[in-house]
Amino acid sequence: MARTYDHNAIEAKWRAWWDEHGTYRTLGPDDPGFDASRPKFYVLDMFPYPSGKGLHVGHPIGYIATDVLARFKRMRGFNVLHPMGFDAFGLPAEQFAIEHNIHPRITVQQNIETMRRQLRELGLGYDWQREIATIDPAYYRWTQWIFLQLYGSWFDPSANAARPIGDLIAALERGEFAVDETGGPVAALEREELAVDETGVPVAADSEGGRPTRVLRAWSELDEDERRAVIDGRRLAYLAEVPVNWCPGLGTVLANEEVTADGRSERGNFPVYRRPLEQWMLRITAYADRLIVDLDRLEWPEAVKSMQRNWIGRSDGARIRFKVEGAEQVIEVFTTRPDTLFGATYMVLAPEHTLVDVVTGETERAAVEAYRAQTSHRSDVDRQVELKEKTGVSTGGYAINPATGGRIPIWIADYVLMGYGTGAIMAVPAGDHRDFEFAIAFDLPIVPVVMPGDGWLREMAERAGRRVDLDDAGALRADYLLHADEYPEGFVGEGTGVNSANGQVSLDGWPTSVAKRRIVDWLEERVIGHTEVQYKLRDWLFSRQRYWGEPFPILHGPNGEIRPVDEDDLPVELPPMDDFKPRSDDDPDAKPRPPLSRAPESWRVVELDGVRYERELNTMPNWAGSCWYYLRYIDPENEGRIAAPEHEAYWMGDHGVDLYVGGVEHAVLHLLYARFWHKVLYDLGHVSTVEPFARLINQGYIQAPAFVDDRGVYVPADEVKERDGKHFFGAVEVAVEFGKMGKSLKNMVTPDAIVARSGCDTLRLYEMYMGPIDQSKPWNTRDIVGITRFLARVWRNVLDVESGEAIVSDAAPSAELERALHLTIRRVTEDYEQLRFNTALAALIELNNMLVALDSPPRAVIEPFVIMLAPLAPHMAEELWEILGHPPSITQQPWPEHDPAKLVADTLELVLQVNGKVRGHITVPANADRDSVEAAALADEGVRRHLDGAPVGKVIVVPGKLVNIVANQ
RNA sequence: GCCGAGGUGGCGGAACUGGCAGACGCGCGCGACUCAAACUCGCGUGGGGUUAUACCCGUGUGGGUUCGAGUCCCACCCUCGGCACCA
Repeated sequence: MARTYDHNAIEAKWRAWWDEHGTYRTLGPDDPGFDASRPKFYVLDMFPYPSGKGLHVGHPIGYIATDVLARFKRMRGFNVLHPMGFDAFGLPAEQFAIEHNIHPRITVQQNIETMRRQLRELGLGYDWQREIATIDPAYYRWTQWIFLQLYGSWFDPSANAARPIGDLIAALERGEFAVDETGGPVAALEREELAVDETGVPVAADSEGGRPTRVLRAWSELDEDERRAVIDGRRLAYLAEVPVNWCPGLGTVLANEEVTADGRSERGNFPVYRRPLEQWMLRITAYADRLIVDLDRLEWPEAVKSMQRNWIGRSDGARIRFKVEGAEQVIEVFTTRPDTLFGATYMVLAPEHTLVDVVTGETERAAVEAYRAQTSHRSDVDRQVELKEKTGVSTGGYAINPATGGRIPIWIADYVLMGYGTGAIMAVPAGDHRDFEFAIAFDLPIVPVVMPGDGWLREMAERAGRRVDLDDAGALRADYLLHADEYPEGFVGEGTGVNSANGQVSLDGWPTSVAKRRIVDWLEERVIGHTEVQYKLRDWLFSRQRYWGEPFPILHGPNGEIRPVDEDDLPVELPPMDDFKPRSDDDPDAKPRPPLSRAPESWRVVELDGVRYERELNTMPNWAGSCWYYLRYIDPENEGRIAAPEHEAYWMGDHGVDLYVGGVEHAVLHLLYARFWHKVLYDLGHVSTVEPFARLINQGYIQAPAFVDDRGVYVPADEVKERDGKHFFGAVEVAVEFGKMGKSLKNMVTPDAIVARSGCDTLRLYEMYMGPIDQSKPWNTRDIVGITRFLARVWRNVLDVESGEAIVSDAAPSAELERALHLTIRRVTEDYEQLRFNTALAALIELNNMLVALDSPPRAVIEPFVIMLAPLAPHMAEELWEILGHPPSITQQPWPEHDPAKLVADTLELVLQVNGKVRGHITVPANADRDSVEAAALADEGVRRHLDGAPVGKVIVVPGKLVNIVANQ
């Protein structure tokens, strides 16, 4: 019976078989049949959000890669956890529902079903019994539970970790330790009383010498509301009125991470406005340091690590206090270059700074008010356009430079941002480009205080005819230091201090690193400054005025008190509502109106202990569910906790998920948030690893040609015809561009179409063959035929298409073929291990090409070949395995091992070089010694011709590789 | 401007710790099969040069180290991605 390679029938057959036999079921530690002796491998895909109608061929490239690896690892004897689920809450899913005017509950279900079907048709071997969806109440019950953990904890800086909030309360009540102005507890203080300042922040009692005075009150003097304010101000989840990103177009506020650089929403591209609103915040800033430091232990792409470092934005510097002339107040600044303090010739306050009114003089008041009004109405976009031109006005006030004692003018300018540092700077025009531009624009003095490096300084000093010498401490002596006029534009980098001495401290001649230490020591002695670390990272804005998200497990009492929902009452289910749409608005001053405010009163109002509570009406952002989903796969049906500890410990092991594959677009969103939550859970003892994802790979984008007409509008790529090298859409000639495949460029190719025509194994192989997994590469449907031909040759190598019978022989393979097999096993194994699927497949193609020449390929080669092909082409491999006479399934077959003894050949071909250029080849016995190899090389005709009688100098013999003869000229 | 990744045939891409540049695939050329085409199979395919050898050039550019450089070092150019008045 004729038996051609019918991919559709074969793929359908094996998918059904796998389903029926539970081939991809993953057993956990307490399942019967679980083999605890095997090592674990947890390989995870970033789960998709079911927002659209389906996938294009760019989406599954990461899924295929992890699937190949999962199959490979399974055959290598690992217990493999390779799950899939759906990130179904949040803006993407909700926007899709709004656009189609169907309830998200319905569209999400439809989209999940479509995607599940598409994923199945790609032959992806997930354990669907572990599938999760973030919208499932049994799932988001635990999302809410984690929120309660955050609410119920505070960050203890002395432990550098989160602890239950009860610990803090107890300690405060016992008076065991105080809390400083940043919220951190300080060691028990004997003399100083525990007290709280006017903003409710507990502080240590004032010390002598210049620290700003505070109103101090003891903990015991506080009433209940005040105490609650203090405690709530320390929680990892807290309510605060802060300037937020309000997006009326989406009807919600957004996290910083969700706003683009030009001040628009990442979703939908609506304008975003800054305005103060009371919102739930998560104290991710407490973890800024650990989030940076622990990056070093992760095997992640450098790009992602540097994006996270950049986003967290650690700066080491100093805080310095400047006295304001004629006023009580001081201006505090943060600087990374305290060593340039002597060059601070003016100060700048952000226009919103609270001290602007204090320092502004009567004559300047009108101008200052006008400037403040002007900047407050300017959007971020406008400010960016004017980036290059510095603007600002003088306040008329003066401050005292603590190092020089000089009077320096105070200005306001919008190049100083209220949101970073203290909202005020000391301006050193000679040491900072921005200050320099500002000083030039407003004719402010420029005093150079740093010169480029020792070497430069010596050179200039010598040219000026001055003596150059080092003193005992290695500092250049002051008597030959250069004058400002020799380097009038200043110097921004690190170098050597100049013009920086006041009789008490001198930075002159010191390199920047030392100068920083010296000046900070001096400042600290006088209590006018100290070292400080600043971060760009802000706390995470966690409320959304949207319907389609997890409700907060929070109740608000009649007097504004907050009451967390009892753990046993979770989940707080999202109430069914037909009118789920957000109230969007064009008016930036419109009020947010959360859809849950229209929920029935029976949901909104809860009576407990005779008190009437209102539920929190905001919902969580879409990142909430994805912050911990990798933990739920481990034990998805556990009703008592997020995962049983023994399951969690087994699958997370000592470093977490072994491999995580997904798009680079989550570099500072999901990946940062998930690390933060994980660390909180770690601190509280709920997980056993410090980091969630040990290794990360970002799959590259698939690019495809896109076509634009002369109006600049993209036309559907699949309707464009090519004639004579030109492209036409109908009768219109269109231009070709190359870009990321997707809806916006109208250049999508769907996997369904490729699967129907060529088969899913072919698609899998092609996507893996295109190039390295982490590289973006162009899609080219035309190239698929190469894979089709390969699989057809494999098929014909195993069986006779006419009879349908296997044609393999039981004879031993030739020595050459056997050697090729073992080389291939080694290459393929290493390549799979390193996720180099393109070169693994190239090796398989090479071996197969050798087999094509044989009438009846040996079983001893074919069988390991089919096993090695199985991770890439599981359906065909199953079919061939059956034809070869084995019962299914090939997925459980042990992986072949290469035999190093079989790799050794009897003879070796060596390259002959003369002066490094290839001039011939010789074949020598593998065990030939150096002398005989050298003699054979010198006897070679090509070598002799090129030596041309010249005397032989050195002869380099690289064993097994080459002989290079160096001729003396 | 700063940070990160990367520049190799007509195209996608190979090349272990420095050791025959271009594996494998597409495309292309020639041939076989065919009435013909497609499929399939065989041979060839970096550029120059030669009937064919020989030989010369060649991994973004310019230097350097080395017996030998795509690979290491220095300087620069370009592309892609991220950040961007962060003090």
